Amino acid sequence: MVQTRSQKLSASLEDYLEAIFNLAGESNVARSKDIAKLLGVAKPSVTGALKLLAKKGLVNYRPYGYVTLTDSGVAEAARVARKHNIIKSFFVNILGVDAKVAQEAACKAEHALGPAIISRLLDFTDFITRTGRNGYDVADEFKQFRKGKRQGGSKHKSKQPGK
Amino acid sequence: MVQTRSQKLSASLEDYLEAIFNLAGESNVARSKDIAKLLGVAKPSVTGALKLLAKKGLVNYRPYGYVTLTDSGVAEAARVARKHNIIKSFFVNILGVDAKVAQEAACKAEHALGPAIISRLLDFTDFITRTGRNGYDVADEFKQFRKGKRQGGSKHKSKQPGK
DNA sequence: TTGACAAGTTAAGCAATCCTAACTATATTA
DNA sequence: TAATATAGTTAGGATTGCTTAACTTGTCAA
Repeated sequence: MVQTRSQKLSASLEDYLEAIFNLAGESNVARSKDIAKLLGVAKPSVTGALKLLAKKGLVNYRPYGYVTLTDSGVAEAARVARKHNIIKSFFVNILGVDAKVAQEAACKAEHALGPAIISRLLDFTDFITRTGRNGYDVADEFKQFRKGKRQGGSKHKSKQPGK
Repeated sequence: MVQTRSQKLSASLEDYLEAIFNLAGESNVARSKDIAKLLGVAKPSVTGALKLLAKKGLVNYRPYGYVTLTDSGVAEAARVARKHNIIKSFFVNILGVDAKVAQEAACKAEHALGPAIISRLLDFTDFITRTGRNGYDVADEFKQFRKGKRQGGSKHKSKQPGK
């Protein structure tokens, strides 16, 4: 009896689902070994998680077989991955955070931020990106602001060294 | 033997520490009952957490006594609270999120975001706030952008109804 | 075809965090 | 000052998520 949307997933199970989603790619199948490696856990942890996800109707699991996502598993994973990308994009494109740092932070933050925040974060990044193409690039101005700040300057608007 | 900075605190222990910090306020003391209420846990959970925090040298704990933070407890709690406020401020002042939603999201996100992100988030909120006072208010423009979007408009810059 | 190696599973257990029920200490008030 | 209500603790247990060690399965090359 494959129940199709039992409850909210735990952060951990969301991570497994997202990992399968990302590993599967075109081939549509993921291997236990790779999931373990990607998430930095031991193999038996993956087996356990797969059984839970299967019970929730999110993955097709057969012992010793390949792992694939069900339709609702894909939907759920895509939802998580979308959150991840929105957060990461904000970190990288607006805040100017290093891609690797942004990636890791997004992995954690994606479990903490609800729809209200995510929706606004997406719109905001979008908004800043658009206006950037129309002349006033907030992200770039912010970068200059940071740079000035690092050099002990306090004025930001002026380009000559402080004072 | 009060070890003064044993390790990274778990998200849960950070929550307890922050709760004590917020409850203590001027009086400097917090009561177990209030911690439990604030965090939505049962009283024995608080007792357990206090023992752990005491072992780490972060709170002064005596059975049936009042709870106070040690110096390093205050420092650590302030660090967590600062994160919280930076995140919340960004949500409220830049993204325009409802204060209550922002409060709850910040509670979760504060455990997920490291120093690199936090530092930039603080600077960014600061930057936007400053430039807002100098004429171009990004936060306000974004609010208009959202409003326009909600009404199905696609242009944002123009104030007349779409098309 | 078989045997060896890699992949996956099972079993057992540990740590963190929470809970309820029952008990003890403190403080208030009559 | 003694009874009682409130606060706090202890004991015991559930859940989640992870681990290692040992076992099973499957595949590929000799």
